Amino acid sequence: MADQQDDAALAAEQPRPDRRQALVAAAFQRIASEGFEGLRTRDVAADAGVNIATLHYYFPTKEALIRGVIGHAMQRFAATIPSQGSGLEQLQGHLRALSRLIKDDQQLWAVMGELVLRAPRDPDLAQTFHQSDAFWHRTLRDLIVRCIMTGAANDQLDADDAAALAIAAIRGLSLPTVGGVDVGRVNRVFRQLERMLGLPE
Amino acid sequence: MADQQDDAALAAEQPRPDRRQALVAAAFQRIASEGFEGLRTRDVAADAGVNIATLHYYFPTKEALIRGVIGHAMQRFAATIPSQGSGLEQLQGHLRALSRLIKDDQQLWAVMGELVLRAPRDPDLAQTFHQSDAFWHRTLRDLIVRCIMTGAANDQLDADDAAALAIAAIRGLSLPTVGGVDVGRVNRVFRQLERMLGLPE
Amino acid sequence: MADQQDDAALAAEQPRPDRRQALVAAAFQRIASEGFEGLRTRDVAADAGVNIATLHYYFPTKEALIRGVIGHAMQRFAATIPSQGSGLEQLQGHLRALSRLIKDDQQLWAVMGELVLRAPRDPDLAQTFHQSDAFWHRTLRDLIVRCIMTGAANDQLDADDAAALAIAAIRGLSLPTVGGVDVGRVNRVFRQLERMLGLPE
Amino acid sequence: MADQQDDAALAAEQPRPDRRQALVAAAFQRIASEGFEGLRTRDVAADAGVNIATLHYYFPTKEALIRGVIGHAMQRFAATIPSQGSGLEQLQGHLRALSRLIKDDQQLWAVMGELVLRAPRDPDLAQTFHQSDAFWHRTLRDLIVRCIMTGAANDQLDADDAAALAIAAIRGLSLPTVGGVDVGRVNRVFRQLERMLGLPE
DNA sequence: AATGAATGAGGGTTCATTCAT
DNA sequence: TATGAATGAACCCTCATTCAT
Repeated sequence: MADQQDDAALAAEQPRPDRRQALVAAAFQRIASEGFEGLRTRDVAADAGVNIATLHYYFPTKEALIRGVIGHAMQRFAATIPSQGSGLEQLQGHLRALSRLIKDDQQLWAVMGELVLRAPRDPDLAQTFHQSDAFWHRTLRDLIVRCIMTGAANDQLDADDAAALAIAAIRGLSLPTVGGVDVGRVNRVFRQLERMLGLPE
Repeated sequence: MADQQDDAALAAEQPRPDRRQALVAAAFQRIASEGFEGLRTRDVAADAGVNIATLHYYFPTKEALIRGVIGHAMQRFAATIPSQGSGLEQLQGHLRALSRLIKDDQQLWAVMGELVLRAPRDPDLAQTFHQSDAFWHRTLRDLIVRCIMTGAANDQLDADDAAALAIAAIRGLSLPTVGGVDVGRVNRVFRQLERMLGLPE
Repeated sequence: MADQQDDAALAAEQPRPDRRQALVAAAFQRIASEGFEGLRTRDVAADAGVNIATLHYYFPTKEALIRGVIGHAMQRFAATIPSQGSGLEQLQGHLRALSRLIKDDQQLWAVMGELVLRAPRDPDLAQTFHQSDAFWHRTLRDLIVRCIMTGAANDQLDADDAAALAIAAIRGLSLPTVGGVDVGRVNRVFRQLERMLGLPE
Repeated sequence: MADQQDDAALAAEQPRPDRRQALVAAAFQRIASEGFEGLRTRDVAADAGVNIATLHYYFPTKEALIRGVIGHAMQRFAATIPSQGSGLEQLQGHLRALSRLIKDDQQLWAVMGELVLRAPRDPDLAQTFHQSDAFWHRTLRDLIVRCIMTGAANDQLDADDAAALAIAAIRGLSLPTVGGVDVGRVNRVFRQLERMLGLPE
């Protein structure tokens, strides 16, 4: 019932089927493929290979399960922001990590899209997004400023405006698309973004 | 509930109160505020002031009603693409129309967001978006090319890449946000977009 | 949806199967035989010959259905208090009506018992019982006083005490018993009650 | 949840904390406050401070637990019937013990009420009540007869009828009421009962 | 053209009970 | 002796849809 991260860490390789995590993963995939509109606790339980009552043993309500999914998604996203290296390295690292994530992990973006749409109706989630967005904007802007100061970026830029455009573009790219990501389009956008920032190739 | 004879008598000459349109409008607003997740045919019927059975008289299924909403939304969106004037005028006109639309008509964007997320699970809708996107991309690219050729835009640009970035950014901006649109952010993004394109202020 | 008494009155002999009433009747019988503990909306719907969703069409919640049953039971009980005739006639009439009701309509008493037990957990019901009890006590006491004044009852009685005892005894008799009412016991109690009051046989 | 080794060590010599009794006591109180309708084994286990599985170790089924409660309640009730002294002393003693019990131990009466209502659906319980009632009636009748014979009671009485009325009245009084027992009412009823029997004050 | 009444197929949640430890 | 985990069977309620009128 308490923090199972520790247990998992101690026990190394899947000591027992961690139901909690399995349920969150199943819900995550269901949301990615069917949306919140199509999220059924019975399906999640079935996907995780447990009885529906077991789901409620770990998550008292559907809402609680959704909270679990939100935490999971946010955590994955936060991992794309690097924290070491020069400004240029960090900026390029961040953009490339995002580019790869968009191409590799469509499920994550599908879920993030669903979360964004849900936010206006979910105060907690709205708060989470608000903070996460503000932090992302500040981080990006500061990286751009550092690049400008070291001559690694176009010194005509307004760092705030550029950060806003980059974030909007990445948000737009991350929206789920039919038949898989259009890799060409993703590359185009990131290429144009780097060019706009004046980063070295 | 009462006196419908009278109403009918009075309205005899009128072109008939278009229930269809009223129902689509009601569904549109419901989707904007509650999302597809919270769309209930009964609510739509109630908002339109008709019995639930009447809704099914005009739209045999919930899906049919949703088709109606999709058509309505797409039509409103298409109206932002201008078709007359010089390349620069059209490009600036388009961008400004979008900027205004995002700030003025949040409902439309909320619905568009819901539609985008729905597309992967709705082949028809996916097709619609695919065509609309391709058309939008071509239009934007051609306008940029014309601006470059008339010296009104930065001649270093790859028109395809720039169009892709612009579209992605607008898509990203259009996602619904909590507590209303952040006007400053929208302005920042469009300003940076115009600057990137090298358009005169 | 509005008052159906009028409709029924106008249409005389069961013009159409009054679902509302049928559902209340079915719930009443279920409570009588299974208690609140065993009251299942599905059973009630089945007994009334309708789908479970139809039950919820008439009574939005189980609680609403229970309110309907309470109203029904209270109404039946109130009918035992006569309102015309001399004090002695009314008092004897009341006691005999109760005696007959206890012997004839065990279901009513089973339901009343369930309601009494439910009252401490249902403020509305508690209020209803409180008023009904106070009214019953006053009515009975006044009847006894009138009988004493006309020489029809034992003039040594404290009317309040006698009314309290009568009510308690009737309450006790009304508790459901196994294998049908013990008619001998009921007769004994009413006989002793009349004797105590000093009423002529 | 922790340190049960220690507790066990400390309690080694003790006659063992009787879980059985604790569980019955907890169930008794739950039934008194929530009724059978609201009786949940999990709540009982929680109140007794044990795991739900532990409850089932002592009582294989909910029914078994309920049997335990029935035994407990019946035992408490039987204790009000005195067995020594003159007829008058015993009769008065019994009535006064009941009067006090009703006023002091509302929980017992709440549970008895629930049991009475349950009896028609529980053959065992019905049998128990049947025997208990018959015994009570005989005891009371015999006491009344002895009082009449010693001149301590009204010699016009039919002892059987009087006993039946007394039992019915006490049953009626014992039904749970809202906002606590109405002491005035209880006193009134017992006073009138003694007066009817012609007992000396 | 419009509606009140009715329904089948679930949807989330609860609960007594079981079982490996 | 005691428990955390797991479950099957229900339970109340919802919702898109249908049909007689």
